Amino acid sequence: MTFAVTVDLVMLTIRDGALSVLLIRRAIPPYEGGRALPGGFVLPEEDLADAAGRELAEETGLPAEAAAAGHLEQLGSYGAPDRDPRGRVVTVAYLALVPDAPSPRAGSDAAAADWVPVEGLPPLAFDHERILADGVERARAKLEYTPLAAAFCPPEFTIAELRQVYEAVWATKLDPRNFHRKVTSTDGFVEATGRSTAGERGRPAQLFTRGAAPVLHPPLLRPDQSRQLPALS
Amino acid sequence: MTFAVTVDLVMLTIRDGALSVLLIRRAIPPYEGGRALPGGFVLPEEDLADAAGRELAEETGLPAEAAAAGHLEQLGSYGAPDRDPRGRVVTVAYLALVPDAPSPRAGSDAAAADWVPVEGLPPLAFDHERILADGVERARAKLEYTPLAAAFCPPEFTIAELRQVYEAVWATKLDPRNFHRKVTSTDGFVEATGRSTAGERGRPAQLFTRGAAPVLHPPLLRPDQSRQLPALS
DNA sequence: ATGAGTTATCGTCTCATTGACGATATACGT
DNA sequence: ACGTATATCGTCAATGAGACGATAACTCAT
Repeated sequence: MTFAVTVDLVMLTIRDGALSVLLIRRAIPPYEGGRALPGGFVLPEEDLADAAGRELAEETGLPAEAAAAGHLEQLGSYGAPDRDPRGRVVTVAYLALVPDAPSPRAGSDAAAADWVPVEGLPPLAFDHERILADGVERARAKLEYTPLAAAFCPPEFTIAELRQVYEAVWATKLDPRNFHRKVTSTDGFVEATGRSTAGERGRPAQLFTRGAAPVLHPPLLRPDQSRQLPALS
Repeated sequence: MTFAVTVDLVMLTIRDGALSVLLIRRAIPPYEGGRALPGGFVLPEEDLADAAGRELAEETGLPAEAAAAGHLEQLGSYGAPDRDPRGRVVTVAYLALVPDAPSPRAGSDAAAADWVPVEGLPPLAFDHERILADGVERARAKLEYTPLAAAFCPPEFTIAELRQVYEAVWATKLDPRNFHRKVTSTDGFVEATGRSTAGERGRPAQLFTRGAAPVLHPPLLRPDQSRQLPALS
């Protein structure tokens, strides 16, 4: 028994203060004209992570190394026998967190791609709604225990920008003062650059870069209201 | 391009106070005679999770519903082009946490299976060392944020048994008094049955069952010494 | 220039949680 | 009855989080 193997991407970014996902419009059946996650087949001599990186580079229009400036991790595999009417297809989903900078798309294929807020989504093709839901929950959980929120930010960012990432992903409000204390007092969360913003409203803010810590100790837990049940099995 | 798709199991249990994994001895090439994780091909009309559940039932010798008394979750997929010399094989790894009760195996195949402590492991076939390492780290992390430690215990257990699970998985010692306070004061972690142990050394202990909470709030964090870096991407 | 508005940053207070560890309870074996 | 072993409860100090006051350092309109 053999299977087709694809990679699908849950690409998340923050646009206009809303957590958004990149969706394409399918140009061919099945689900022609419907919305779907971007993805494609794994090449014969390609590792899964490489295939995901290649798709990410294609969608962002950036070279692979620039696309990796954000974050890319495996999310999970989906292989229900009937998930694709064309036959037995197993897809390995990857979660990508990208800064807003890359414009909606410098696409190559005919299919149009757009950033869509994850709240109030249209129906998606295949089992992509489930994959997306898993990806969003993974992102929400990861912000608690890792400094990955910075993956949504440009190379240098202010504490307020980082806070807005948390607020968008968790759909909640955080106290700017307590957030500032937490971020700056947690070792390896962010690194001060010495530079500051200028020309914006209010007092200039220090600029930071992403710190070296792979995990946060202690974690920055979501307020109870924004916490959800973890994905099933 | 088509692929063979397999599921591999990282089955963990606590034996003699040591976190242990079920390994088989391969009866056929490649890696003939070598140690490997149990696994097998996904059937033509089978979902991935069903395949994992089937393999788990086969290895434990228990019916599927009994095997699921522990915990089974998808760990990740591994698909490097050269990971299997026979050709292009993508494996979806699952992590299973099982109580010690099921004996080393009521196997059906010729291949022998044994529980082996995860410390001081023999070399494994394919990329199974990496898969196992990812599984162990997943289990360690999950004990922090979920009440899953109970999946290693029989249906009714004492706080001390639960503590020994943590101590085995994290390879650390925990203060019995603080652990008791934490477990009993965290809502939904465990439920008292009203029954107690009898006939053992020392004061009888209350028996508990697993609570309903899907996650622990706040988490039960590992002491710093036993914390590790999360798995790569 | 001056004051109002805006945002960043620092401090304070209180409460919850944790880690260290003493004290007590309730069994068993002799 | 007494020692030993384990379970369970309590106390205390340190730490971290949430609520919020106070100040600092800008921009902008007048």
